[in-house]
Amino acid sequence: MDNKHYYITTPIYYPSGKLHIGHAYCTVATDAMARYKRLQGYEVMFLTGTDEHGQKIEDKAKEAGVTPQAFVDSIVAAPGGVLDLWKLMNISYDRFIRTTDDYHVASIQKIFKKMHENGDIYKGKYTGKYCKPCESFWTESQLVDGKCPDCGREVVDAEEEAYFFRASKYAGRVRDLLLNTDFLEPESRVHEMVNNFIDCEGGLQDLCVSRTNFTWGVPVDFDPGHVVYVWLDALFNYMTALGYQNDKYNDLDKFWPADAHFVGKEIVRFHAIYWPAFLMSMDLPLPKKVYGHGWLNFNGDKMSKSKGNVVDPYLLSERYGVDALRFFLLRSFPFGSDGNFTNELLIQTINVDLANDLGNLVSRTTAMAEKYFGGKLPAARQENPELDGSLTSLASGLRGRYEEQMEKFQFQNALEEIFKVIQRANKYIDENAPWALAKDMDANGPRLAAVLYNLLETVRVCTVLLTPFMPESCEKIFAQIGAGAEARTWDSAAVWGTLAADAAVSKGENLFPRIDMAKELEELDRIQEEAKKAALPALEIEPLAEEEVDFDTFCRSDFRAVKVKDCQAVKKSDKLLKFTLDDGTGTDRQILSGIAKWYKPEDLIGKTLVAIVNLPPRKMMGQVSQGMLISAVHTEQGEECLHLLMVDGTIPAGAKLC
RNA sequence: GGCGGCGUAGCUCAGUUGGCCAGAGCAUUCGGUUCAUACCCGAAGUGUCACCGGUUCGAAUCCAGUCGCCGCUACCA
Repeated sequence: MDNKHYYITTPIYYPSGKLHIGHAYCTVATDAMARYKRLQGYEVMFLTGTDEHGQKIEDKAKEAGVTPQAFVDSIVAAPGGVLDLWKLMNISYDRFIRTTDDYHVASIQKIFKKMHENGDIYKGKYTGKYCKPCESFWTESQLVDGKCPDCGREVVDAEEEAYFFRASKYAGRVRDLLLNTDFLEPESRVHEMVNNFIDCEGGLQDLCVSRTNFTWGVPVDFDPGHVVYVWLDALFNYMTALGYQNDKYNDLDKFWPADAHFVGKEIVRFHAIYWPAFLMSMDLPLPKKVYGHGWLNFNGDKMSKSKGNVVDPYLLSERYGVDALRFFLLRSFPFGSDGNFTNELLIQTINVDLANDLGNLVSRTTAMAEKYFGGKLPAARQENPELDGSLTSLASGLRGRYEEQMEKFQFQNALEEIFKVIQRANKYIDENAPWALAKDMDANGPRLAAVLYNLLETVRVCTVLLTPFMPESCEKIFAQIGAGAEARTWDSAAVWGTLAADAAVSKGENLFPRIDMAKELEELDRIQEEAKKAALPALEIEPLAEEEVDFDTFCRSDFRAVKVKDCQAVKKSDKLLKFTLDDGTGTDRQILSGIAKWYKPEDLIGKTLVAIVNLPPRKMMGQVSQGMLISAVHTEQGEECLHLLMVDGTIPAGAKLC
């Protein structure tokens, strides 16, 4: 077994702001997996890090009035930053990569050059929308109402030189990888990827891998002005961190290809399509698995900063303990699908599983060992296969059932198996009523000793397997039941009777205090309400346009008062409303407008609005729109607000505005 | 609009390739116990397994359609 190596990674997180519970979720899962593999005897490389380049960081830094490097340093390395969070959460990463690390930057430059030399990176034109005053390129989807998202001014079609990666060349091989192997899991993601990006119209598009409109990135050393764009820089971290194209490390042979990349579902596309394509281009082995985990929602809603419902892992760790939080995250949600985080579920899980079942089991078992035998069981033990068999066989087979689930990354099922055994142990106490046996120690002493030993063994086996999830608490349990090093190993978890017969048992403090649900929920609501208020930005309006428009141009725009004859939501569109309007000509005019978020169709019928009517007709969702309705827009507390311009109903349809 | 998924007890969800009277946890009610963190153990349930057809000896499980929800993607002059 010379290849007992295991390489697992989290994504490198984007430090444009504080990390939240979603990041912690993925990282805790990766940590549990890494610890599990170490327990099994693997030499593990657990990599995490931060993806520190890009325009957003550059912008944020400018806003804060610091250099981009100082900005990311403040989020990653400063007190309360990413490194602190992982320390607090007991994340056992072996290596932490920052894409601004010198060795990584140099490696990326070499990789870029090689791909350029082998013809997979070529110079082309990047077409997009350009805002002259801002000197910024935007994609269609970045525009706000068709205008520059920064300054709100008009943008023009433009193109700039950019380097492209010839992803199209590898479309077939990537398609095969996705459809015919279990490279990407869960499987539900496979069709999304293939249908949307490979088998789509035009096939897999080449990927833009350089930009010239910002500078905070890895410079393309043979073409000044270009910086490497995001994904090529970010994805190769998984290899540069092992020493690929650099001398900083030398672990490539040992750990590449990676055993598993854990990623959030939002970046599955890049890990499942472009990452393999990059590696194919460089003729490198592919990672064995990309696993796209789900997202945590909060009370059924997506977490977002503007909603102010982002859950803070610092706060929860502090209140309930790191292990309780780690346990909760992996116990409550299936790893492959979205989960709904609620404070109630958190507290309930802690109370039921940790306090009532596990904590109480440890507590009552150690208490009885102390009370009846002074903390040391006698050598004479009287087993009773009929009474003990059910518990001991269940506990003995636990490791196998656990391993099966862990190998599939089904953490919640692995934990479920453990808790079935814990519940069986609690029942075993009732069945054997040690307190009744204790009434006649002369007659029942050996039987009582056997009952308590079986309980301690059950606790020990469970604790070994819980170690990857709750390292600190398990340490405490081991100490309480007197488990030595030999009784804490992976092998020992499958061998009944490993705990020394004369182990020194001592009841310690409560491991997981019970939480008063009603009181705590109230307190959390109060705290989260405060955080929400603090996060609300003030009222914002778009800056005024600086560019002048000449009078003639303005006059060519034909604004008219129009009356709403009918208004309906467009089927299957969450944004569009379809208006049938009287514009005074006697012929109905149909206009589609993306304002469903703000208005109910029935409330608008009969209103007099303002529209520009001489725009070229445009099709949306299969329907023709002949013009645009005029609205007033602004942003309030981070939320976009829109008001249709409504005018006096006595104004006749078709009246011209000038 | 394209592609994919889901709709099972009050709540959160399991239900592999169709087959014993459809399950778990929480919550509820009742009973037991006292070693233990007012904890543990046992019992009782409630369900047209979204709706409507079809295939089958037999379907929550397969097929067609309807409704609702969600994801990815596009659109939002």
